[in-house]
Amino acid sequence: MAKRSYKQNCALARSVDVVGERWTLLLIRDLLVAPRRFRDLLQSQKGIGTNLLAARLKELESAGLIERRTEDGGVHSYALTQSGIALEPAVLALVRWGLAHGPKNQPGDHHQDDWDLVALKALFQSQRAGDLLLTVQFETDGLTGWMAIAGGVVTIGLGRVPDADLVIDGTIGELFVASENPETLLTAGSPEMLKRYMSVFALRS
Amino acid sequence: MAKRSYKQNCALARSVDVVGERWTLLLIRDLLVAPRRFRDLLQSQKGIGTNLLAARLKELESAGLIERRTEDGGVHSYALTQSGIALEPAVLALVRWGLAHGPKNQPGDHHQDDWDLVALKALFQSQRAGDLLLTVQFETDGLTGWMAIAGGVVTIGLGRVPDADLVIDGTIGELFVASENPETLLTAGSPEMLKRYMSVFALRS
DNA sequence: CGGAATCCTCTTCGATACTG
DNA sequence: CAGTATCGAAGAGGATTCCG
Repeated sequence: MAKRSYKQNCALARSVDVVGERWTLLLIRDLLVAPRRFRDLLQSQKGIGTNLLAARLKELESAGLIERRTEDGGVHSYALTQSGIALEPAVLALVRWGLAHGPKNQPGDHHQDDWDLVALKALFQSQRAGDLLLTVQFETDGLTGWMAIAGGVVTIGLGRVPDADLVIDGTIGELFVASENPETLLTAGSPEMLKRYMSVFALRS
Repeated sequence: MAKRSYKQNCALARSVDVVGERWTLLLIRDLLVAPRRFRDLLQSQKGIGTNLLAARLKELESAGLIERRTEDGGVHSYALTQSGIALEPAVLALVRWGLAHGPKNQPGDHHQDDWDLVALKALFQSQRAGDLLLTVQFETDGLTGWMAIAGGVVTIGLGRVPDADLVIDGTIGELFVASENPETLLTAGSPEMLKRYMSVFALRS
């Protein structure tokens, strides 16, 4: 069965032919943070069903956006290829649109802290960072992840970095939205550095 | 019936809840060039079916991305709101991805020249334009449209502009891709100005 | 245990016919 | 011209089962 296509000779239509199906961009978002295993994705995308997840992963693999790796012990993990990573600007643009113009969050919605890592990256302003050079570690039940800023570029990931300049005992939401005194969340690093760090993002008013 | 949602508390998911359904982004693309009538969209999006087009337009209207205007004579037209226009960066990012990483164009695909206007805008490089100030008119069977560059910003539209600096008797594809001697397509304007114009875009190699 | 295949129900899509 | 109504086909969603 040939894949469904809009059959329009247009770059947008060809993009949407690949990433426009249900769940696809959300899978890309998860993989932009780190490689994932089948069960990670299944848990993140509540409601997808194993058959549909398997189908999407196969489509993305044959389209060359992800590759399936076999790790020690025979478990598989899925990681973005260069072509998949190249979707990041489009994903971040959609994140920014969602923050500024999208619908409001509904109370019962599922939430995963690592999604905020992507949202924060979308709000990063290179010109505000200047030559800022620092790494930040986030630590809570829902998230063990980091963000590094260097050369006007931001990088994110899961896990721990060795010598973080800031260690934050809280989520990104707690830090940027809910906290009046963000320095109280600091486990390591100075409040001044935290202030400088927070100044490089364009948070909505 | 409530609209289907991923129910994820994530800006990307909320964006995709609004614009992730089939045909939606392609409609936005068409409306980024100019307001359109029902029949225009129906013709552009081959295969959509009138019921689905009507449903999508209603969804987009109630999400606040487009508005339905009643023009003189009682005909309706659909135009993007500010919230809809704000999707342009995301659309252009997807266009760039499609050009660089998307699947190849298939021979039988439908093509519409005004789509190229959007693609060209996606390839515009503000820093290459500098203080360039000019308007370009495209004229062929399939397209009567224009592009203006001013202050490092590019604007596009359908129809005619009064005093174009360049008038090109051909499509964007003919000009940028298929022509060895692009100046032969000039109806008005100097070959030097055409060369300068073409230099502000990042065409793929 | 990780993931693929099966089955069944429900929703959405796509094409055509029809109506104000 | 701008939609609505209808209906068969395709896709999505959920549970369960199979397989290495």
